[in-house]
Amino acid sequence: MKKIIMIDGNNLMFRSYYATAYNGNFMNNSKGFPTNALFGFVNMIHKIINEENPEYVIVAFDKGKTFRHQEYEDYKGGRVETPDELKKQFPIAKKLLTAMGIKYYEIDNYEADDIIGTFAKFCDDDKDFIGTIVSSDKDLLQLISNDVDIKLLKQKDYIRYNEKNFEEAYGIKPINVIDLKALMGDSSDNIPGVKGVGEKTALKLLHEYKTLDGIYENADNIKGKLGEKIRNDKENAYKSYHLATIVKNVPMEITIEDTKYKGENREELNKLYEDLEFYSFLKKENKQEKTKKEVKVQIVKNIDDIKINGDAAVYLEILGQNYHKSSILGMGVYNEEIAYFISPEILKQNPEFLTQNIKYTYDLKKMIVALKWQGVKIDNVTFDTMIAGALLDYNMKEDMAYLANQIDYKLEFYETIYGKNSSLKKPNEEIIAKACVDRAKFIYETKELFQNKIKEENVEYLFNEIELPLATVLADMEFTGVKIDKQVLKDMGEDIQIKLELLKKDIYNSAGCEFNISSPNQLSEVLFEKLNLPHKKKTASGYSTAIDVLNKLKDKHPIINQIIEYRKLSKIYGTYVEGLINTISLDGKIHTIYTQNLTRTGRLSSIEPNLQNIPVRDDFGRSIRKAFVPIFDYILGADYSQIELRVLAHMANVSSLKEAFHNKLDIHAKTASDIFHVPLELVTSNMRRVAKAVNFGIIYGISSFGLAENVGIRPAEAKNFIDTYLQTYPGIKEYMDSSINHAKEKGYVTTMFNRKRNIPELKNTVYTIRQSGERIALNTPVQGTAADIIKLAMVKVYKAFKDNNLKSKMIIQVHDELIFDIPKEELEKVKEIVTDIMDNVCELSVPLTIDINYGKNWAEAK
DNA sequence: TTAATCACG
DNA sequence: ACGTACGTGATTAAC
Repeated sequence: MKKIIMIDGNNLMFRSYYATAYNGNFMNNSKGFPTNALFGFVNMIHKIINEENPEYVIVAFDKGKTFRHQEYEDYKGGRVETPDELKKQFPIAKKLLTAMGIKYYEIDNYEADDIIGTFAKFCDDDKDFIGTIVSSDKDLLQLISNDVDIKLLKQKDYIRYNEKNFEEAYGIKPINVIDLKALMGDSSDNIPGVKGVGEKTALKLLHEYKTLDGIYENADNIKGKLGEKIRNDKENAYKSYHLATIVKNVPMEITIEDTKYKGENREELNKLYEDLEFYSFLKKENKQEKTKKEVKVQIVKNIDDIKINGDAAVYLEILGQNYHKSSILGMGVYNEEIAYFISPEILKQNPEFLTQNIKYTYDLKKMIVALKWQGVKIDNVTFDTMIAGALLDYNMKEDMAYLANQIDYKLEFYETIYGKNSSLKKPNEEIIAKACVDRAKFIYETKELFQNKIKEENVEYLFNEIELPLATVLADMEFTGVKIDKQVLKDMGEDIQIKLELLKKDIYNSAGCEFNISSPNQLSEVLFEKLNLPHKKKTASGYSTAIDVLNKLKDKHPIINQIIEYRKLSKIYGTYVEGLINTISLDGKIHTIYTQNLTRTGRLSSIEPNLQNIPVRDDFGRSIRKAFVPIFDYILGADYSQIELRVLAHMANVSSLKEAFHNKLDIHAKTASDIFHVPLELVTSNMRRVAKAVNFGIIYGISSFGLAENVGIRPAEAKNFIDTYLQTYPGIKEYMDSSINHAKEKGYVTTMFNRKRNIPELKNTVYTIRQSGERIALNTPVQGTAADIIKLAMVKVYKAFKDNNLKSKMIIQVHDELIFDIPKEELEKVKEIVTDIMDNVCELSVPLTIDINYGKNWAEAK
C-alpha cells in the first residue's frame, strides 16, 4: 500500500499569514520582503513530512478565476482582496517546495480543492493507493472515503477524520457535506445557501431526509417558517450545491510518479532560507558540526587566567533594569575559542582587563555604566548588537531574547531566568553562567549578520559615527549625574502641601461634598452629574475631565479654577517634588538612564527619573529647576532654535522659508504675516500664536480638526489657515505629497542620516490607521533628522571637551537642548566650543543657530 | 495591568 | 460618514 499526502497549499499560506499579520505588523527579512506566511508554511510542511513520513506528496494551489466564478459572478464576492504582502510570498513558497523535493500543482480555472479532489478520486480508484488530505478547510471533508482521510487543522493541532469517526461526529456521510453546504451556505465564499438555515438546522434536515434531493422531495411536508424558507430558496440551494461540489476530474499534466517525495536539495534550500533569513531552518543542516562544539562554560577563578585571542563578545548581566542601582550578576565572554563566565567578585580583580581586545556588546551604555560603578573600565568596543538592531528597525527590548527570536535564534528570556521585574530572583551560579555565555555567544555569532545588514541598509555612518560613540557619551552623562539641592524641593513641597489642603477645602465647599479630586471618575460625577455642568468630550469610561475641557468650563463654576489649580499643584508635588526626591542617590545626585534604542524616530528618552519633562512653561512649575544645581559653578544650557522647522525648510527645499531663516526672522511672526496677509510689523501676538500652531501642525502632519482643537477655533477657519499656508509655500505641499507617495511605495521613510522607520500602518485596512501612517511618514524624517543632528553634536562636543582637557560636563539632553555643568573659568571656552559645534555640526541649506544661557541653577539658565 | 491625565520637545 | 496632529514617561485610580 502506498500513501500520498495531499496538501492544500493556499490554505496553509493564508493560515500562516493571518496567524501573524493581524496587527498589520509582520515579519520581514532585512530587505523588507514579507516572510511571515512562508515561515509558518515551511514549519507546517516540515511537521507534515515528519509525522507522515510519506512516499508521495502533492501540494495544490489555486490558479486564476475558476469555473465557479464564471457560473456565479458573486462567488467569493465580498472577500477582501489578497494582500500584496501575501501574494508576493506565493512564488517563493513554490520555490521552497521544489527545493524540498515536493511536487506542487496548479492549473488554470481550478482551485486547490479540485486538484486534491482529483487525487482523492485516484486513491479511491487505485487499489494500491491511500491518501491523507491536509487543510483547515471543512469543504474538503466531502472527499473522505474508505481510502482517504483528512487532517483537519485547528488553531494549535488537528483532528483526523476518516469515514467512521466523521459519521460519528456529524451523523451524515462525508459526501453529504455538499448537501450541508448547499443548505447552510458559506459566507466566506459568498455561497448563498438557504436563507435562515445554519449548520444546526441543516444537519437536522439531513439526518431526516439524507440528501438535498430528499429534502426537496418532501419540501411540502416541512412545516412552518422553515418549510417556507426551504421552498423559497430552492434555486439558491441547488446553485450552492453545484458551487460546493469539488471537481474530481481536473485535467492532469502530471502523473502520480511525479509526486514521489524526492527529499531535500539541501544546497538550494539553504540558499532560499538564507535569503529569507530563516536561520533556525539553516541550522538543522549544520547541527552535527555545531553540536560537536558544544559550549563548555568555564567559570573563571582568577581574572589573570583569562586569555583572549582576537575579538570577543562580552555580555554583562545585572539583576533588574536600573544599572545605577542593581547588582551585577556576572559577565559572559565568548569567541570561537573561549566561553568564560566571570563573577562580579572576580571582575574587580583587574579593572583594566577589558581595555585590550576588540569587543562586541549588547547595550554598550549599560555595560560602561554598570562596570564603572564597580571601578572597572571597558573600551575598544567596535560593535553593539542592540544599537545595530535598533538602526535596522527591529522591535527592540532591553532583553536581547526578543531580538534573537525575531531572527529566529532561540534564546531564553530574561524573565524566564530571573523572574518578573517585580519579583526578581537570583538563580545559582551555573544558571547565571550559562545565561551570560549564551548571550555573549549570540552577540558573537550574529555580529557578522548584523554588520552586513548595516552595510546593506547604508547606516554605517549612523552606526559608527553617531550611535556607537554616543553610547559612551551618554554613559558619561548618566554616570556624572546632576546635583540636586534637596532643600529647594523640600521647601516647595511644604508650601504646596499647605496650598493643596486649602484648595481641597474650597473644592469640597464648592462641590457640596467630599470626594477624591484625583479620581477622574469621581470628579466627572461631581462636575457633570451633581453640578450639572455641560460635558464636552467622552473617554472610554465616561466624560473627560482633561484640561482642555476644564478650560472651556472656567466661567461656568468657581470649582473649575480650583480644580485646575489643584491638579497643577498635585502634579508638581507628586511627580516633581516627591518623585524627584525619591530618585536622588546617596551621592546627592540624580542619575537618569537615557534609552538610546527605544523611540521610533531616533530620539532619546529619559527614565528613572525622566529629566526631559521637568516643568518650564509655567512659572511656578519652573521653580523646580532651581533644585538642579552645578557641581562646579554654573549650569549652562544651549538649545537649538526652531531646529525642526529648519530641517523641514531644508528637506522640502522651500526657498521663502529658507530665506526667512537666513534673514534671522522670527519664523512664527513671518508665517503669521504670510497667512494673515499683514506686514511683519503689524503681526499681533494672537496672530503669531495661531501661526505657531500652524507651523507645529505642518511638522505633525496637519489636519484642520487637530489645528482647530489646538488653537480653539472652528475647523473651517483652521482649514482656511492651512490652505493659505500651503498656497504661500507650495514647496511644502509638494514635499508632503511626494513624501507620502515614497513612503507608500517603499513602506518606510528615512532621515537625512538614513535612519529608517518602517511604517506598516500605511497598509493597514483601517482608514484611521492609514491616516496616522501618513502623518508618521511626514513627521518622522523631520523629528528624526533633528535627533540625528543633536546626537552628532553631542559626540563632537564630548570629544572637544576631552581634547581641550576641560572639566566641564555635559549632563542633560532634552531633544533640542544640551545642559552643562561648568566651572566659571571654563565659561568662555565652553560657550565657544558648544556654539561652534552645534551651529556647524552638519551642512544644511539653512543656518542652524543656538541660544545659550547660564546661571547658578537650571532655572536661571534661560 | 490599563486608562486617564499631564509634564516635556 | 467617519475620526483626527508627532514623539516621549510618571503618577494615580480602578480593575
